[in-house]
Amino acid sequence: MKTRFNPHISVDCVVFGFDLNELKILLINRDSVEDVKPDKNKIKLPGSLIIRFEELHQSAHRVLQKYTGLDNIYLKQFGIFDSPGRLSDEEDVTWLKNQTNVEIQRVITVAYYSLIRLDDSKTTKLSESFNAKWYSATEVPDLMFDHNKILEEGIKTLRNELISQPIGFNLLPEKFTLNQLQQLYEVVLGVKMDNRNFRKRAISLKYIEPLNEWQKGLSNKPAKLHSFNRDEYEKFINKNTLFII
Amino acid sequence: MKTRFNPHISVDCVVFGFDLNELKILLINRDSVEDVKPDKNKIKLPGSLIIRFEELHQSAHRVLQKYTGLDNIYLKQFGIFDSPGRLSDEEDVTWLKNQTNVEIQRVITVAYYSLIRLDDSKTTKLSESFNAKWYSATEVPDLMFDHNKILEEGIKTLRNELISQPIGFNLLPEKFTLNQLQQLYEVVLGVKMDNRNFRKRAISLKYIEPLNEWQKGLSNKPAKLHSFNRDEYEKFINKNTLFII
DNA sequence: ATTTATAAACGTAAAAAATACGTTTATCCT
DNA sequence: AGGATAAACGTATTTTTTACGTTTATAAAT
Repeated sequence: MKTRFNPHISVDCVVFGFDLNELKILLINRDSVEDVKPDKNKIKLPGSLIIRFEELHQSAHRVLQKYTGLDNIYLKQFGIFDSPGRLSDEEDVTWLKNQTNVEIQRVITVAYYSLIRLDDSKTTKLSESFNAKWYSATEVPDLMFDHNKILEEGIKTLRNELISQPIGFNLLPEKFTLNQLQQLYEVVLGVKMDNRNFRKRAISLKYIEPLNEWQKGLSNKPAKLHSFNRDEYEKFINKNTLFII
Repeated sequence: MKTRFNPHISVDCVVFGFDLNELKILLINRDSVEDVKPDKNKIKLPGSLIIRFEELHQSAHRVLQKYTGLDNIYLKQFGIFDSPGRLSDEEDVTWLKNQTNVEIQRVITVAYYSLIRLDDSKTTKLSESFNAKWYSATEVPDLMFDHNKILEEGIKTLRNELISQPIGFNLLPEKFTLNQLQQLYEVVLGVKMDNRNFRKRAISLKYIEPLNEWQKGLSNKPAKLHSFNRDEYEKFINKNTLFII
């Protein structure tokens, strides 16, 4: 049984979306299979076995393209899940075999997280034929395989990297307000921050660039828009090595 | 040709040693093979194909045990090297086949770095039958496969984690002096630091615990010994979330 | 017993960054 | 004109970081 898949290695993606209010996670409803008992979890992370000779990051991009229709989105490898018993559920393995037409023994999965700014257009573009849906990050159901564990690690990684790397901008519109930026930090980290001090810090950072543009069409004072300047960030990070012994 | 090895996945270890003066790296001289041309690199990172149903971290520990005789040393996964062409050198692949008795197609390797405090006893315990030797981190020869790249990534990772996590203590004796600690940072990061300010910062950290013991047998003023207190570190890190937008 | 070599230990003033905290301002809608 | 809504702003205090030279403890040599 020889297919285009490499039956030993897969990728799974923890896809984060942010709609300026809430952190969301993309999950796939498993295509219904005859022998699925009604009480079984049928929901999983987007993922795939890798294709022979495909690089892992290509596999991950392929998966994202398949479910979201999106190219060029932020993707970062964050872990490997390799427990020999991770595909213990026989029925799930059967499902996987049927899906891929490959004899499954041990599968090691490489986990990626990805970041998507959700505006209305993207929220609706999800591939419905694959039952891809956004879930609130705070209300995640039981998932197949070890996907709850992968998701949990993904969230930990997101939080760690959000406070040490300029990745948050991938979850915001290109032009964002300082309060939107603060909201992102508060939602993802689950904390409250002092608005005046947050603004002060943000304004002091050259790589958060104020534009001569303001929000429009609101029924209240419109906020100034800002954008992330990567060149300035590079300068900044080369001068500042933060440091804990 | 069925062996105990899983021929699709390997581990490679970047093993760092610190002797209070210099950062060292453990490399293996490839066992001489008949058909190796004299100008060929025969040096590589310690590594191995994984054994069927072995967890990856077990594989890495097995490799370290094999070459250093050491158990219980700090090991951390830091990357995956998956380029389909990474085993391009035919001769090297032949060598690998001979070593493992496994037909080699595409091999993905999972990279670990590990930290070893070098005192005289450990420096001499290296498994000589496998030609394991310590090299200065600043004078690394050309290595097989993509091992120079893996090593380079390993050093980057070490530097990043040294300034954000309490891993340096794995490279120092259990009881160390503040100047030894400073030396570690200076050597690994390649920078000079102000001694008075370094001491002040170190002394202010509760998790760097001063002992009532001093160095002995020196011909100069003996330094106070300190040890790392993990419990205090956990308290510290739970209170202090350092933060860059 | 004194000197010498070596590395450890120490303190302070100035600058920069972080924190705590309430009021005013711009826009749209009625 | 008034009301609702969210944006924008400043200052005093505390904490942290930085820059910078001298004294002290030990063993070895004389």
